[in-house]
Amino acid sequence: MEIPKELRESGLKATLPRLKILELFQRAEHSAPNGVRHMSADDVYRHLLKENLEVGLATIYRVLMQFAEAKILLRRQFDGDRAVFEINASEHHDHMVCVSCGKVEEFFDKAIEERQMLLAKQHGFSLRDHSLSIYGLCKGCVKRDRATFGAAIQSTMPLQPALSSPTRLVPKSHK
Amino acid sequence: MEIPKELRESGLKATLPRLKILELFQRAEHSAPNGVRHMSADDVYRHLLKENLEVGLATIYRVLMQFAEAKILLRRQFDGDRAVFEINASEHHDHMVCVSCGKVEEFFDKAIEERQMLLAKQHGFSLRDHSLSIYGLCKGCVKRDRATFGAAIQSTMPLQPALSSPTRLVPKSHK
DNA sequence: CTCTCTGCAAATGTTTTGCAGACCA
DNA sequence: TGGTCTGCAAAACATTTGCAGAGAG
Repeated sequence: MEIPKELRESGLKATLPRLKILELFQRAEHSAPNGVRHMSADDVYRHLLKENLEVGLATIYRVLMQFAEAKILLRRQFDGDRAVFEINASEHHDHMVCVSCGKVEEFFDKAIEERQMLLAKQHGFSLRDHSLSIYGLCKGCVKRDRATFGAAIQSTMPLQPALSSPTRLVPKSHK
Repeated sequence: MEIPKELRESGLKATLPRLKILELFQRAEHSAPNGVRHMSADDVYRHLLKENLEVGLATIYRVLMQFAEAKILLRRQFDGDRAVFEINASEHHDHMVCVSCGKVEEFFDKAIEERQMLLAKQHGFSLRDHSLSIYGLCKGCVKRDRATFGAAIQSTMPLQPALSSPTRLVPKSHK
């Protein structure tokens, strides 16, 4: 018993890159409190680098794709951001993404799930998947924003923010 | 009264590209039964070409971005697909996307909306936006698939589809 | 020993940007 | 006329692919 069953069952050969990438996501699942469960190809690349393992980005993309096909990982894409992956271990859930710090929280709501199935049926859709993401400021960022800009908002800021400062729904990147 | 109020109110100058792009989306809103409300930058480019107006793609991207900032258009991004825009005229709604033909249907569900607000509050999130997309086969594609592959599925296809044929959640592109 | 992987570099597709000239108010 | 736009070409990204050599079983 050396080779993880995820790999054995997928028919993929147990190579160093694949073992390390799988391990990385599994470690994230257990140790991380939150947010680190979700990693982009580049995140994976840099994590492995930190552990002195240089794997080509192309390989990482290929492995992530294969893992997603084998249902070992789940691929997510928050709004305009690049794809992130998370290990397919916990129950199905949706996401709440902080537009300021990029933190990702997970949630599950039975009522919403049921409504979705009902709605799909009503529209004659054969439901395959769905993705629900809620964007906003997380607890910490709300607090920080109020502390920093609280007074300013009341006094100097226009009600309708200027058109000139483009506001992304999701920050460009959280490296 | 020549210049559309959307442009006047946004502070953007009334230039030919902007007028035509706005008109294009407004026309799509009224005439189209469904699906054509949503257009990518490239869709817009080709539509204008068909009307003998060649606008640089860069300009189209810029205009779409400005319109989205001005809330004239809404920017959507279905899974791994490129961004599409729709006019911000109707009520808030979510989307049901056919993974086979790319058709987009809209829906609104009060119960889901309310659950989302509640969930955001419970997590301490200051809700800014959300996006819910349901992916599946639309009525027409379900029918077509059954007609074409119905028998084959029962007899020759493995229960667990082969790993070698990558299945995209959303078709790469619907040009 | 064979078929599967990997790394590299180059290609891809979408979106963004710098800049010089054209255009609206 | 002045600041705002546009078009072009080039850059920027994230992602994918072709190919030759390395590695797993």
